[in-house]
Amino acid sequence: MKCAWQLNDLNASMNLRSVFTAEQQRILERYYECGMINQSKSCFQLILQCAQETKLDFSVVRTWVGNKRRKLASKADQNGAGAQALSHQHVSCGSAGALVAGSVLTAEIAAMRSIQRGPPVTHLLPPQASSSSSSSSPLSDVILMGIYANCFDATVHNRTVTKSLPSHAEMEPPAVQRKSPIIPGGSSVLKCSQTLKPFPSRDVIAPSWESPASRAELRYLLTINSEAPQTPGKGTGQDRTSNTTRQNIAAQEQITPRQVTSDVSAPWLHSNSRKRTLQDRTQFSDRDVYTLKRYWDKGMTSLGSLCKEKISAAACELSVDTEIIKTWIGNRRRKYRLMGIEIPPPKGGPVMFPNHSPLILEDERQTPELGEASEHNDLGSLCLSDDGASDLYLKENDDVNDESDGSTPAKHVTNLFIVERTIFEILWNSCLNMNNLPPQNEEVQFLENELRSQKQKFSKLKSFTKSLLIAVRNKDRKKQQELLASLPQKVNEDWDLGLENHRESGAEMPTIQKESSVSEEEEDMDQMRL
DNA sequence: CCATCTCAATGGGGTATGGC
DNA sequence: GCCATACCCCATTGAGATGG
Repeated sequence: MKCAWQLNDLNASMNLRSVFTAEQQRILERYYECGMINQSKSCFQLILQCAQETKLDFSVVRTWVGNKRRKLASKADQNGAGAQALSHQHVSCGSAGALVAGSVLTAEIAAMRSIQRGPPVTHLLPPQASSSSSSSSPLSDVILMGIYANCFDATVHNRTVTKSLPSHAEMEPPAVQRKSPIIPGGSSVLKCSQTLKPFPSRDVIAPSWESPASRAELRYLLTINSEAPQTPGKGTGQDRTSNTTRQNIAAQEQITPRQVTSDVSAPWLHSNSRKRTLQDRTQFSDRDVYTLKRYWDKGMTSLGSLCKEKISAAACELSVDTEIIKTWIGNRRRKYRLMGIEIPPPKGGPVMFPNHSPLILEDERQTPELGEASEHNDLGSLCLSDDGASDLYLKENDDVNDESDGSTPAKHVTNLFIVERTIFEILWNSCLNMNNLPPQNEEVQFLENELRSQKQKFSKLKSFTKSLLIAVRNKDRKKQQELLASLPQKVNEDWDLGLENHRESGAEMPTIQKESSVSEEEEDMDQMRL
């Protein structure tokens, strides 16, 4: 493989594209013809296998698939064939698959089905999975049966297993000996699933071991199998499954395979909908989101290679696929744009946290979302909480922000005010929430710790801001400099960074101005004190 | 029960960039 | 210059949550 970013990782920047060898191209084409025709989860396994075979990165293969689709679509448009080109892929694949289905369904699969599943039209899929009307093909049953059976058996599987995409070998049903690669021939389960589907796109149920959320559910299944029965209520935050999903799974737990009957008519053969199984959707816990936001604040704001390390680290920390992280970033970017908040520039290199455990919030440690509050963009991150109050507050302060240069001390003072007020809101909301929660679970402890930390930081910031305001009002530059020198470490760093950026841009060391806005802020401050 | 909202997931368009 | 790759942006879908 000729990947520039691999040859020169240090200089890795955007758009260092791969150049596929003829062999890689051939393999890619082959996989495309065999069903790797979209970027959805339904093709994850194929993409993964293709990536393994071509020794390319998963995302590279995935991107190639997307571009390939576009290329074919544009060609089809030019030929006036419309969507026939793409559908031809489907149909040809599907019809061929239908023709070979009988032969592909090998004796070993049939044997596995009969051994593991009993009646041929029953399966172990969760009811919600079959609700998509797409998961009920007998073939899917074979696949999923194997997965679930394997998972129930895999006592060593836990959260750590999911840190990377599990290879198909790991999840392989013992009864099936898949040959790799499966595309050129051989009787693999995957080939069955792909070739049998006339529309192997959105509506096709993916081999579920590829879905991160499915893996989360599998983890849960493992948990409830290996441990004493748990109430499927509020989780510890380790799982990415929603309560509802857990309940569904728990309910499914009680359903024997014979109780769920699949739809023999296989509606996915006709459906063109994009309906997915419930477990497709990743559910981030509060702690996961908190972690993601920390990475975001550290510059994980781009999907490109610049943030590759951070994305990988975040994926590793949360035990999800990097694609999930990328999707989260993409959606967050969109959210920022919709709200008119400037997206922080991406920062390369690995992310460094003083302490990786979100449960331990030390005094010196930067407050989540606040640590880089003096950076112009992190303000948005800070205020982009999911509650409307903070967002509203951000809008209210737009005017103030617009008046500032972006790197002047006045801007920083403004930011500090906003930070202060937001902290106050957080504290207030936390207090409100705390009063309603029994102090017995992990999340409450987490909130307590965070509250304590926020209180301390709030107190420090408050006194600092007050002193700084006085100095600004008195135009006491010496005092200002003293105060800036005594800034808390993290804030100080950001301050220096801001000044440094300012110097780099050729600007002179700014003096604090904007007294009018400052006095307005002081009034706000007074109001807040009241 | 229904309407509404949030957000993960997905595909497609536009385009910058690098290799040939 | 052309083409392939990579990235960003956007619209859309649909599951789940929530409120009336």
